Amino acid sequence: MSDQSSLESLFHLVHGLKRQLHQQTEQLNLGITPMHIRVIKIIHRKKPCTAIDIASFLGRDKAQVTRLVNTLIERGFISRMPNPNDKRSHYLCPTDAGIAVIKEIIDIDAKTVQTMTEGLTSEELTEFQRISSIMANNLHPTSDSH
Amino acid sequence: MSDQSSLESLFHLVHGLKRQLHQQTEQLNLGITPMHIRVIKIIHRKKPCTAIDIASFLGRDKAQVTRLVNTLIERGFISRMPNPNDKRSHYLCPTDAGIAVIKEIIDIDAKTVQTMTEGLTSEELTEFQRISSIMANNLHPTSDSH
DNA sequence: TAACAATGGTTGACTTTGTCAACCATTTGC
DNA sequence: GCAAATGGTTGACAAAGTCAACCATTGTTA
Repeated sequence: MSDQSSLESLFHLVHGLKRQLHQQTEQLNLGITPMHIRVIKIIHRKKPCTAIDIASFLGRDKAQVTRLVNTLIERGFISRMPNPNDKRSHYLCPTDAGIAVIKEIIDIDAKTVQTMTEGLTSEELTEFQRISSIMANNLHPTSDSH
Repeated sequence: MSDQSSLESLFHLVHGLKRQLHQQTEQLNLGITPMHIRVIKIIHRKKPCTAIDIASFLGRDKAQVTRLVNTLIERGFISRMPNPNDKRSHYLCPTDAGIAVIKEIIDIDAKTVQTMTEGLTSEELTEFQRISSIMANNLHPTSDSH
């Protein structure tokens, strides 16, 4: 009685995953949404990081990114630094509070992956990663063509 | 320069997939959104189908389902039939117009899967499906526990 | 069988996510 | 030096999702 369509089953997986992460991160009582969390993680991983970097990584409108970044600044999790190469742009960096949050998020992520991948071998996992990155690339070629 | 986190790469895949489907279905000019399309597909596959069936399949609020169903009825793609077993409930059925739409959607889905899975063997695909259904189940156990 | 809990569904109010268009400031390319 | 492109902001809005209150019917059980 479960799935049927291969597309739907992928949607289900990701929906469940987002649910799980949301439930966990909500308990940190940070007053931010799942998208904010994704943005902090991106800022943490990519240094230096500008708003455009975030927008292009997420594949989303820069308007949305502006607003997500603004509330993260209001909440004191990140701050803006002048971008020495471009006066229109800023570098976004986690504050100390932000770094503390990131640690907790990484922990939650790890535990969620643990739960999700229970019973799977590391060979299966790398195979899964490999196939899904091929799929992602088929859908949204990442400039490695001509 | 692409991913980093295994979670993010899954999000990317599904985001790209949704994008692709949305782009294609938009060109049918049906005046409905991606979620409406998913609902029609569910109604098509599960007969008989009630609002609750849809809500539980999608894992979403019944309020949302009520509204999605309403606009599908307004647009003339589905209709309500009395549920002989329960006077509170209705069976939802595609109309002739709905059936025509479903055919086009199935076509788009197939082409999208084709694109997405290009260069992958059918063994890889079944393996991918197998692993992702294990993961989905780990996150959201489907009543097969105790 | 009357009372009560549970279920299917609807509505209102609201948050979150996402897009589009217009706009400003700066940078880049000719 | 000028036009086009780029980084970013703002306003307005559509789409997606949730919560709580509610109604009608169904199921349970004292």
